[in-house]
Amino acid sequence: MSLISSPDSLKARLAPARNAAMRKPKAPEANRARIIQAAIDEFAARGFKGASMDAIAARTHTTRALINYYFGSKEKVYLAVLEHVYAEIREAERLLDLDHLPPLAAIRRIVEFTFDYYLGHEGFVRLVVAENQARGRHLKKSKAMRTVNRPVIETLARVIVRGQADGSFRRDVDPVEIHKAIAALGMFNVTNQYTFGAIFQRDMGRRGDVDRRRRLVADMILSYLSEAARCAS
Amino acid sequence: MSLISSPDSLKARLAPARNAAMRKPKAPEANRARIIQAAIDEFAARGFKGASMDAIAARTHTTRALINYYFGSKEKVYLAVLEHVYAEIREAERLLDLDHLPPLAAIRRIVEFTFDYYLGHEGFVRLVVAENQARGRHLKKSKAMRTVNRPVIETLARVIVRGQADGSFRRDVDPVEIHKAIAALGMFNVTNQYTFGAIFQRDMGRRGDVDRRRRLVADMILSYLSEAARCAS
DNA sequence: CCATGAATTGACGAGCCTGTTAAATTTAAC
DNA sequence: GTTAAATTTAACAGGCTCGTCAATTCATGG
Repeated sequence: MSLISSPDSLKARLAPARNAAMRKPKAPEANRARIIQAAIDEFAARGFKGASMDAIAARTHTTRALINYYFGSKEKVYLAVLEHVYAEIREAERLLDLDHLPPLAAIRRIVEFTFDYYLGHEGFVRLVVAENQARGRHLKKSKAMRTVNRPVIETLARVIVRGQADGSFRRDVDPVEIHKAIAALGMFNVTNQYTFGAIFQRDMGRRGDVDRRRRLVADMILSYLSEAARCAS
Repeated sequence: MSLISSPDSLKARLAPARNAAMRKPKAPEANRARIIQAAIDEFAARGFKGASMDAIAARTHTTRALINYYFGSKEKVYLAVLEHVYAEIREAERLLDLDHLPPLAAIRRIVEFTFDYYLGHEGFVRLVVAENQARGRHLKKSKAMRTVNRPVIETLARVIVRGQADGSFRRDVDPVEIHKAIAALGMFNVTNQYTFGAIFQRDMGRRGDVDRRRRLVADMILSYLSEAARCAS
């Protein structure tokens, strides 16, 4: 209470974090990680409103109250999940190492990586879709988002500039628009597989079809980028 | 009661529909239509689980009980909505009249129509997305869906064959895959505008950008279709 | 003018879900 | 040991949603 309580402020100054850090209680971090993982599955499967805190708790053998103790509310959990999955894909993209590839090969690699990442991380895709259905209401609250996805565009832009310099690519290309096209063609495969499958009787998950489609998407992006440049050479 | 009650059966034979039609009780048909419209908005805005029957009722100045009297359950309403919006886009596509256009122009017209339809019918797009998030659970129950969307592919296939015949288009093109690409590029613009806008600071609804993007999408599809055919000519 | 049956309403019960709170249990530090 | 903080549990309260059902309007045919 006293503002000049010396022992209190002394301890605080000498070891402000030590007290909290050295107390290794039970399993705070491990639990936290498991909760995030369970929440990814639950939110991806049922969307924000459809997801149940009790269901998340059940997947981790804990209780709803504990999750609230850690995160504060359902919405906070959801935000943590969003930041987690975006950080994951950013990290995966960082490892691509494209600068030593010729422009055409580099673009093909980006496209195929994106295509496969979406295919292998349906949870991530479903979260993005759910967030868009909510009109980005939650995402807006996270400042981390903006910086996280910057590098993707910069990498892509570097490749395009190289391609324009050596005559492989056309002029007047906006990297953001190309990224948008790559994401669109890759995501649609995952996001719309159910209605598409039901309407056109195609199981979009069949192995051979996936390979063909991956190639088609890359070809399409490249044929646009190369247009006018190709015939002139 | 009596199975041979002559007045009853006579009436029924002479004017079986008239009785029901002339009975203008309160507002059965008009109400039904308004309920569907309100349900489209509500389901599109909040998804299946998020939508509230009371909210739909409020939009039509009726009650939840009445909606159940008409449709039976929330799921039945949702199904009626799905069939309604799919029938609408099918009808709009039917009016395109492409067979008199040269192949290149016809494709461009298809792409731009689709692009604009999605843009102008965000409700439809959001319903498709919601249904996919539900893994097509409801759509599977509707047999009408399969036949409704057949014509789109057939029209597209005819244009492609014409283009191949006159040397404008490449060989080995699968119409379903092309339709998928067109839908993907057009839909992404609507479906992912919120996350994309939040991450890359682009308002995807701005007028000039929309025009540019519409052209880009058409160019991209056409550059793929024309590849190898173009330089050879 | 009345009886009939469709259209419409208000109220009810059951279920699920969330966030909180107070009590119980662990754990590290002293 | 004792103690106090950190964790965990169990139970509660409030809200929202859905489908149903009996009761009430109302146009129409007799």
